[in-house]
Amino acid sequence: MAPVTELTVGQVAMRSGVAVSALHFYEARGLIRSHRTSGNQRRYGRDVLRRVAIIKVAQEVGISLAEIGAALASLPEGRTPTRDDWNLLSTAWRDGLDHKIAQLKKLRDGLTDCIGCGCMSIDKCPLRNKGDRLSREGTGARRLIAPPSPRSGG
Amino acid sequence: MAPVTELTVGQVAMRSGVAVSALHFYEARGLIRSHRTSGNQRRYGRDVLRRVAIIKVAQEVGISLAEIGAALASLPEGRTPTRDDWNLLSTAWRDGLDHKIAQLKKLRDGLTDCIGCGCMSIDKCPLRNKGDRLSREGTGARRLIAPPSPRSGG
DNA sequence: CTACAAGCTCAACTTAACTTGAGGTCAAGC
DNA sequence: GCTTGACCTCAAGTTAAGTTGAGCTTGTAG
Repeated sequence: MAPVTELTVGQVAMRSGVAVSALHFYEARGLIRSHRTSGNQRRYGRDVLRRVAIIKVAQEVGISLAEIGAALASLPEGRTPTRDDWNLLSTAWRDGLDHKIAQLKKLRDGLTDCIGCGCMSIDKCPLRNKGDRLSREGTGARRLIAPPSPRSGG
Repeated sequence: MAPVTELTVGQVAMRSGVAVSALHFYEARGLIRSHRTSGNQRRYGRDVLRRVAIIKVAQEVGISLAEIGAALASLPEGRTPTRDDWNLLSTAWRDGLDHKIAQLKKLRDGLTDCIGCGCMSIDKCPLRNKGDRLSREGTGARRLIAPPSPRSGG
């Protein structure tokens, strides 16, 4: 194996762990790029592996391809991204992650408190206040805990 | 407004903040139930609000409707769920949330370290070791930081 | 030169989670 | 008793993120 500089789509697939079809798909969406050989086959530079890795990682934390694409679009076109380039990304995403983590914690801690009470059904619950337009429906059931039902069959 | 005991689909939609079509959809998936009036219209008991609230909350943290449905299926059929019933759910989900939070933290802390280095492209990176089958591709580029490319055009 | 694995393109299918629309019924006001 | 808005069913459309398959071309090993 000569000192390879470029990778075929199959090689990228193998090394990155994503399917060839997914790579095609990412390319169509502009998340990665390639150039073509005279025979129209894709060839990738090494940084595609980095990009794909990032795509996967970001997806695992629930970032959509659209967002990932937007972020990756900030990387330089003509050269291999530098450490600083990548760090811009990671910093941006770390903020997002911090936010997500905070949300999850809030949810986790809120669940046990909230689920058993009546607050979920109304727009007062901290868990429910995320911009649901909602209601102002007038008076209605406010604390809806059903009367302690006499459970007939367990 | 008489002491309402049952809700129409429109009322549930308004109070829960989800669309009527979504309620129909949830019902088709078995996540909520209703009975029908003589005129074939849906009527909901109060606990549907609780259920819908839970569905939304769970979705926000990335639990699929299928999973939510499975969890909700553990609630009693014939009676209004008790606090204990709900607590079983919340406990189960709290475990899931704890896991998710841990994952996110790992990712967050790993991002800055990993993104700038070469490890992502290989199966050694902690971020990439999540059961990607992958590679053993033989020798290849192991630390792929491209040579400091002479950047031609900004 | 000839296989045959890898690639290529393009279209269609898949799953999740809904929304939108068509065509028809129910309920409440006047 | 008619009009209007809320409902009903069922089918098809939508977005995300890919996968699968058909039909055709490349490239490499023998």
